[in-house]
Amino acid sequence: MAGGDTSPTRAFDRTRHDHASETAEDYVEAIAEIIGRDGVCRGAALAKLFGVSHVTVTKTVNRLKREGLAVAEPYGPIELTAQGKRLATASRRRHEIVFSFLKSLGISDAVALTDSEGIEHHVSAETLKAFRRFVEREDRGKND
Amino acid sequence: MAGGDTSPTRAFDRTRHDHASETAEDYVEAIAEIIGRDGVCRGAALAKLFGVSHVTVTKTVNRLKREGLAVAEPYGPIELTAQGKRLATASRRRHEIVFSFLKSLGISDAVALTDSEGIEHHVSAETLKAFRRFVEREDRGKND
DNA sequence: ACAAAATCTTAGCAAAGGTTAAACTTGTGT
DNA sequence: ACACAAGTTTAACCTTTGCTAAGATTTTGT
Ligand SMILES: [Mn+2]
Ligand SMILES: [Mn+2]
Ligand SMILES: [Mn+2]
Ligand SMILES: [Mn+2]
Repeated sequence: MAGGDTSPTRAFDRTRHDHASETAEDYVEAIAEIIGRDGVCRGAALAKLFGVSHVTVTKTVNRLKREGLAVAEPYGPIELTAQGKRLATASRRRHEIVFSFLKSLGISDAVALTDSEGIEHHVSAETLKAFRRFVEREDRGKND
Repeated sequence: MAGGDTSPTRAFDRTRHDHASETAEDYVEAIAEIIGRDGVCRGAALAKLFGVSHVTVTKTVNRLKREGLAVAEPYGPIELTAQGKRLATASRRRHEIVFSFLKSLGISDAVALTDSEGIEHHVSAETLKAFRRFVEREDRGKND
């Protein structure tokens, strides 16, 4: 086996795994958000949001289609499959918890926005639960 | 410009930037650690630690050399430049703070090890400071 | 000394995620 | 109708990070 259960090797493996899912998570989250806001999601809106070229978006969306997360007809708007919607919802929830957690710690809005965008993908279920409970406790404490 | 100061676009940009530095940070941290433990650092030790092939290590170390972080003669052990040592020290400190922070939150050793390996690269100076202060306060609280 | 083991390099391949340039489709306005 | 603008696709290329297979070097053991 490649290292024991709690070995550093396993940690690097998990981080690589997280990065492999990261783009898909950010894209489905963004697609759901744009559809909610604008009614439809065009590739150009994703390119603007992520700050990449529209060609990069086309290729990444093709990968999402291949993986069964998105559907789109040629030159048509991008939609999510049931699986894509589930991933989008889970990703958005996790992202919101990480953001709220950083805010509860006293981090500024701008930095919490930035840091949570990267951190969200590396937070395990155990850590997410701890974050959520911390936010809840802080919120309760602020009730006068 | 590509989005205002606190726009989501800027957050995605920062995350991509973090990922570009990530491998270098993990490698110099590992090289310093292995030298401290074994006296010298061979590529094979890095391959074992990261759980990748020795060929991947050779190529990544070549990039570190190109970037002025590491030096090594052909078939020789890997060493760090002054710049590499500085990056290693800064990375280790940041990593330790993130790990301790997760531990202070009540996360188990195994999960704190895993999650901190990915999270460390996305923690800004402001967030790192908040993490450090949280750990210090918790430590003080535990003194009976 | 020298065979075996360990380590390292090189060559060649793939996937992900970036780019620009050029062509194609679609919708809008007059 | 039809030109123009917006949006999309395709082609061709790059870097990083991974792999296997094959060969080169260095260290170790007898
Ligand atoms: Mn993200
Ligand atoms: Mn990451
Ligand atoms: Mn590290
Ligand atoms: Mn790391």
